Amino acid sequence: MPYPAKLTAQKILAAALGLLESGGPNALGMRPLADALGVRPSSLYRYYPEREALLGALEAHAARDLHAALRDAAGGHDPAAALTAAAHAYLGYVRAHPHLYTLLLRPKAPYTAEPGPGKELWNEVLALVGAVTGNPDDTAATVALWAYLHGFTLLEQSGQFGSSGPKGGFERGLDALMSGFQKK
Amino acid sequence: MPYPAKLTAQKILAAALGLLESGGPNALGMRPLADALGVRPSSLYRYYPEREALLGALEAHAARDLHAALRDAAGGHDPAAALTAAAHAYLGYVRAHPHLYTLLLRPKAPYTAEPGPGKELWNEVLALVGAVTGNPDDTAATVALWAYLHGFTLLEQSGQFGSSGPKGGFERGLDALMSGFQKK
DNA sequence: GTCTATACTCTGATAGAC
DNA sequence: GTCTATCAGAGTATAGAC
Repeated sequence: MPYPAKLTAQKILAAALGLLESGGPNALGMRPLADALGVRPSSLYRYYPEREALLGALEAHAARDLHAALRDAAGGHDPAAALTAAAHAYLGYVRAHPHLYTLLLRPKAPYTAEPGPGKELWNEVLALVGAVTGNPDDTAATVALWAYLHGFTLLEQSGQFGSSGPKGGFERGLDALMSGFQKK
Repeated sequence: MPYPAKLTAQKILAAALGLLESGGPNALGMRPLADALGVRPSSLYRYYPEREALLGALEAHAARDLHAALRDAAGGHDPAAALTAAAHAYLGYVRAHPHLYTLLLRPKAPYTAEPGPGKELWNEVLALVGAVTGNPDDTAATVALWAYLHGFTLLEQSGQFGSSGPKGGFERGLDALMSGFQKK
């Protein structure tokens, strides 16, 4: 009978994405996921040997997605405008997909040195920053910019700014970093 | 018989801190905590009605601790040097207490607008930044600096920099932000 | 008042029947 | 390939011993 199979790695991934985006990470359990697919929880383990594997697949999806968003935003502009546009696209992506983003940047074991799904994402930002600073492999400047974007989005999404909001803080810091990069 | 009582809110808090710092947030369960205190899990609920209350108390402790570290580092310097010293102290504190810091900045329900244990911490940074920019209530600049510090420490602790390390990225971004603040 | 005993519900995960 | 059955562990609640 099982042709085609009820389950597919992609079907599971799609259902998991739906649960994650709608109900947050707490709604993404193996049991709710199985219910959403009309299947028993243990059946999922044929495709993902543990919950972590599922999260890793979602993480890879998020990396590709964010990468595409940055690339699209930056395309066709001169270096400075491209970087600024990408920075705003980064902020917009996190606002649109807060749970996916949290998953992408969740704490990992340090010093693992494995490439990880975010490697191409990093290279994209590295190229954008390099075009502005004139150094094609400007790790320090890329780290600084990325840290700023990451921190701002996380502070915003965790409600640290309160009801008063960030009050132009994003532009203020972004301008400072950009001008610091250019004067080199 | 129970004079003095076996348990105290402070004893529980101290034991929880020990579990958190040694084994990470996953080791901080009500059962392991009870075991560490030689007590049954349900006994803890006389002092903290739920696990969240315990986490909140730890969060308040972390806020006071980090606040003190920044104040000590900044004391006795001129504005620019004080802010730089505080920024390095921030980085050092997170490296020393990664789990506590994660707890302090964990995502909260947005737009709650309640003061929260980090309020005095925020005011400290606001004052340090204000002394540099000349505007005593420079929310935008404070947001930018805080976002940078938060993002850098989180990226570092989540292993995103890999084995190559940040390569001077911290100083690079900090210098850019500082000079951006001063020229105002 | 303080702590113990017990139990209920939820989770991720595994073994083996069909 | 999916099922049933089951496990160990979590947080939490309540009743009662002392």
